[in-house]
Amino acid sequence: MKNCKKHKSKNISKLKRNQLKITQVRLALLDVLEHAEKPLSVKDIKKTLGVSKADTATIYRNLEALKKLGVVLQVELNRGEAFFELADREHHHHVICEICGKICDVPKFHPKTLEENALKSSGFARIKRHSLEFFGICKECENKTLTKIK
Amino acid sequence: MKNCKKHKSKNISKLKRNQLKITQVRLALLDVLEHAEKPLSVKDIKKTLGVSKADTATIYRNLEALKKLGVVLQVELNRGEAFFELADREHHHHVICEICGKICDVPKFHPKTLEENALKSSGFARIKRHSLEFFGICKECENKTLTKIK
DNA sequence: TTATCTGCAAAGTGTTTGCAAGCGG
DNA sequence: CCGCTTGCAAACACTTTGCAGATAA
Repeated sequence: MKNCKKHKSKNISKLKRNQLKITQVRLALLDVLEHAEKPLSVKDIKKTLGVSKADTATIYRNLEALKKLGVVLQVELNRGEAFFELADREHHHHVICEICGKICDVPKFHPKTLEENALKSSGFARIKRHSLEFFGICKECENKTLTKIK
Repeated sequence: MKNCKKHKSKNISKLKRNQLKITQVRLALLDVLEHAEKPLSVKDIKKTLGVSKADTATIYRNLEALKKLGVVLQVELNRGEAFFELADREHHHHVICEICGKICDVPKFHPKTLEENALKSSGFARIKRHSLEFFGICKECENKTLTKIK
């Protein structure tokens, strides 16, 4: 419910623009992600798809494609499997229960006391730790990329 | 080189205190981690162990044990495998190159401009994104734990 | 000695890939 | 109709587990 129809059609246009076909599976996938309240694992997605079920391999392939288009984000939640959510949402973070795996959004990042903020917005009993990782391109790779003939 | 002998003996005492035996593998493992400049994967560890090589299963079992003691931290770096580092270091974060996987520490967390700080301290060409996840116990699980007979 | 630890092999889980048939544009 | 997509099965990579022999205390 977090994403309105506008986002949906925007994402579909993006597919078209990149010569990706509008298939049943892709529509269903976008639909599932659009109605998700939290990042979904591939298992979650399959469960939600239910009747209109798609093959695991197909789901992975499509998630990969959508990632490349910037439609989907992959979130690492420390539990051995990948989680996915739509990219067209305000940048936010998550709180994960170490026991049951419950996931809550932390809608807005308030830089003062990181964990305190997460605690309040999630309503968790306590926050034990957080992990903050940055991803980018190091100088060596940047240079290699620049000198590469394209 | 980041950890002095004091830390080493402290960690060994912790093993003893928890009735874990001081074995060849455990000493070697601590040694490897103590000399690491960045979080290590199990592959890294095996490579570094070299001659005094230990079985993969043993390494995993020991890392798990050391995690439970709070001697080792597991870091999720978005690359499908787990990375480990000693816990007795100042809390810090990492920057990972999306192309070559190079890992740099971000020694101190400066809350103002997250990525800017990471950029400076790592010397990367650019930071494209970061992920911040919180881990804790949700209220439901906290309650279940409290009511559990111990 | 004895409970813990280790190595080996086998199984588990999540993810990726090759290929022929199916479908969108 | 052509080429991208899909489903299926097999392959992969990382991690976990069972068990018998080895080892620390």
